[in-house]
Amino acid sequence: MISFRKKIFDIVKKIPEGTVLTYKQVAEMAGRPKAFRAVGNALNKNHNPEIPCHRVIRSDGKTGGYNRGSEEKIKILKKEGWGSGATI
DNA sequence: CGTATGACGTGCA
DNA sequence: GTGCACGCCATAC
Repeated sequence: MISFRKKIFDIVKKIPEGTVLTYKQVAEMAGRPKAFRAVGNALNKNHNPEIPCHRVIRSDGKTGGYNRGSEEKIKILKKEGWGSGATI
């Protein structure tokens, strides 16, 4: 991992279906628990369909944003099981 | 190189 | 319980 950004992509790509992590969790996995802001930045600039950024949500339980639209993000998460009682 | 921005998080009123 | 303001890091220009 050269750039912090690449690390974020790798972590998000490894997120299994039905599992949703918060920006804070991803930042912690990346080694910078205080860089949760940079995490969202990386995902925001990310336009790769290989990155399931929809599995990354806020610590408040809100979805935050999504390249394709927040509504799609919520729709996918609900489809994967998020909001079915497991929530975050 | 320096400044500005951003899909956030936490603390306090 | 809700709302406002501040602080943090990385990337882009």
